[in-house]
Amino acid sequence: MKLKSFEHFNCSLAQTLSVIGEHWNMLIIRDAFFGLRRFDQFQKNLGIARNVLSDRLKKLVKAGVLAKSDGPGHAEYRLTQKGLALQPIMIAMTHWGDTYMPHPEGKRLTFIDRANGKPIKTVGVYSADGKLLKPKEIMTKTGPGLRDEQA
Amino acid sequence: MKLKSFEHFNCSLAQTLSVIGEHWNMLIIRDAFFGLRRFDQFQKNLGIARNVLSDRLKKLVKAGVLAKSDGPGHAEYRLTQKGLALQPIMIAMTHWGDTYMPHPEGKRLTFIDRANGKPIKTVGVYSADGKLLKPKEIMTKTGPGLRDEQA
DNA sequence: AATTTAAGTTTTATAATAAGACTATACTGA
DNA sequence: TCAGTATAGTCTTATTATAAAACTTAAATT
Repeated sequence: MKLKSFEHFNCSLAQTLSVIGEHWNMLIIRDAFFGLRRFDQFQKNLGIARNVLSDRLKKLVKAGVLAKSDGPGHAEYRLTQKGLALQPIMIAMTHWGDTYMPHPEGKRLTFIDRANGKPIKTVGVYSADGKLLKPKEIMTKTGPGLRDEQA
Repeated sequence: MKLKSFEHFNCSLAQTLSVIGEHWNMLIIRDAFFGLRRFDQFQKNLGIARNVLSDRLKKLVKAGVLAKSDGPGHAEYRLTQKGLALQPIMIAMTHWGDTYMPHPEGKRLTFIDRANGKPIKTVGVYSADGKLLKPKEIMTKTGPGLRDEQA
């Protein structure tokens, strides 16, 4: 049957998944972070079927993550502000894969602070005063946008 | 045709997606963070079809994200260390959804430091000395685990 | 022994995906 | 100008994945 969409959950995580949760989307977004902008660049780099890429780019534009513009003789897709804001997610996911599903020869990619060439801090959960928190040191509080539906 | 799996990409992000990228997986993991442990708890809370839940729990156990144990008269699924390490991703995704696809009445969930009741810092990318970095202030360096395949 | 609870599996109809062929449009060089 | 090429798609077909509900199995309860 139809793949259940998460859009109608009143849940911030499900909302996010409705945009980036589809197969390929996060890899397309990563490629956009690495500077790819054109249909065929994405297609060749990922090996994605053209119709699927076409559909995903359309959806990502509609969701406001990418913006389409006309370059000289070709279309261009660039990350919007909303798309750029996905960077912590992208980096956290890359870091988790590097740590828990490592390549035998070592790290694949390191993210660097352009200003000083030093690696960035591990993406993690930090307390207001900057201490790295462990999973069980964190709890949740419900806000006005949530009644007794799902979190 | 067969859904292309990302397992064989030499890419940390694709590796992560091969574990958490499937439909429902991240919501199952979130529910596990919120303390759910049993088949029917997940099933009822998410409204997921039973066969799909069965398959996903099996895969998450196989991937080492959840561990299955026998409780009194029922099975239990708990996050492993590897699963707990997904928390920054989960929180970053929740935060993005809250910011860019907000509920009209306000925040749905806030994450709190258990020690002092204060909200955690925004999950983001920080420099070695603790400054919040903008997307374009970050670059990447390839490591030994990466030849000239994809990032 | 019969009922209930829990955790799945099976079945069936529908929807999504991959692969490659095909199309439309604009640019390029002779 | 006109053939050729690059780019960005769309269309077709076969296959695979999903959802929903009914069914099964096993243990605990009454």
